[in-house]
Amino acid sequence: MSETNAPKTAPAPGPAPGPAKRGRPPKAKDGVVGDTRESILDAAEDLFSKHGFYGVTIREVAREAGVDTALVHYYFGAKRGLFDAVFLRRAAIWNNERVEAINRYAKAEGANMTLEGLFEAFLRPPFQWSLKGGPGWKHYAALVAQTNANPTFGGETMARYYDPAIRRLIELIKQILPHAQDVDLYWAYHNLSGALTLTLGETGRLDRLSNGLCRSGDLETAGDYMVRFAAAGFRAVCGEAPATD
Amino acid sequence: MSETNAPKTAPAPGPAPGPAKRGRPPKAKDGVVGDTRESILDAAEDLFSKHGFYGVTIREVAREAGVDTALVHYYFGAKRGLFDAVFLRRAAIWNNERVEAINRYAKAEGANMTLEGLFEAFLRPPFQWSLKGGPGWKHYAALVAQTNANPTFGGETMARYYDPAIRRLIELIKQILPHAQDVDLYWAYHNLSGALTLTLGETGRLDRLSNGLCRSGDLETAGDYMVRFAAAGFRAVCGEAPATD
DNA sequence: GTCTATAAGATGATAGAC
DNA sequence: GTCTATCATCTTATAGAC
Repeated sequence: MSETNAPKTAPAPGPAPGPAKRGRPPKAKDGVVGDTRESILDAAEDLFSKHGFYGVTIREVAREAGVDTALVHYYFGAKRGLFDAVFLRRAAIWNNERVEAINRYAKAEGANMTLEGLFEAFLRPPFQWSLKGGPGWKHYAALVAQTNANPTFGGETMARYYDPAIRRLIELIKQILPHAQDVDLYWAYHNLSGALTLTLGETGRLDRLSNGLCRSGDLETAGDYMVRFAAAGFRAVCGEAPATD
Repeated sequence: MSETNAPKTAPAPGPAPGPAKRGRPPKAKDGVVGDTRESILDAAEDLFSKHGFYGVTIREVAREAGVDTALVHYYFGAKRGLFDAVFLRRAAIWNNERVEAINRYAKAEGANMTLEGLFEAFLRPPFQWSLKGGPGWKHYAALVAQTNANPTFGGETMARYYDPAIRRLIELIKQILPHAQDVDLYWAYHNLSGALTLTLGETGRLDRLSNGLCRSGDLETAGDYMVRFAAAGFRAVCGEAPATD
């Protein structure tokens, strides 16, 4: 699929049309159309994804957004409120789309579902958003990746918004692998989750390790490999009786 | 292996005997024997692994180490110097052990090497250190995990110290999968690396997702699953001609 | 909604006594 | 090696004018 533009299972995601906003859109810095509020979120999203919560100051956010620091507090209260707002802004659409994609796939294929097809449906939306949703989505993907890897931060938030989609995925995997045990499925998913997280971060380490042979930003290819790798991994781990316990 | 105490391929790692220190060991806070320098590193390692570089202040490090803030600067200069010192302290032993483990395995098995055996040798040392090397090693494992997931931090350092071991691993995989192409191997490793990183972080997300069925801290089990998952994944991805390019 | 001004405190780092 | 004292700066956050 690396060379094709249209995803097979997920509808081509692009920049969201956005929910109909009420009232007049206030002017932004460069004459760019957009809420002040949104431009603050954009700036914060960018910076948080690169330096983490503590590595970003309100002043930096305000400067990058082209607004006054007081405005950041006006809209979001304390710094943590800003972070949460950034995190939540795209969480619903991100996960709704994944759930819809796998449900659509399950409905279309029924008993003919394959792990490859299911993972394709589940993984492609975030990759497509990161690739074609504009810089904000790429920053957001990196932020999710970093938050997922962090022990203290966003634990509850991640679970609240992201776990339901994962639970639905595991339900559908059970239909494909009826004899799989829950422990095996969760541990297998854990392996997939790590791969997904590292990929969305686009840290560039793979580029260096492979001497440029692979590019972290090539999410199409990353997705192709991940689908096949994970499908085989799930089969190996959930196939027969577990080795432990 | 979850129930056995002795690792199969790696020598049982425990708290390092430590290189012979010259001079008298200065007293520490609670009468505990240990360098002031080391106790600063221990405190910093703990805090950095939980809150990241910017989330930790020199004052907090000094307080947890039971020393004065000025001493932190005396030993490590700027804050970044402290972070690097923490990171480097265990990097060599960590990677040397992995390389020795896979080399030993290759020498013992020769043409009979399996992916499972090789990954077992490669993955078990860090898991064993994290489990039985004392709290410092657990903190360090989490720090490595977090650093690996971070785009801006420790990129060069990670590559400098950790890539050689990975390159050696890939060399040996090539002996098992002679027809595998480099691109495939690197992307496959990327999937394994993500799983490893997420596991070492012990974020607790899996616990919540699985309603307590799986525990993040159960690195024995995590390793068992990872070995099988990754071996199958590599075979699937490196088996025949790649689907892309 | 947006700005100025500023409070109130924390931060990294250093100089210098002992 | 270890401590006290301190600097210069940056931090989040708010009050209040417009």
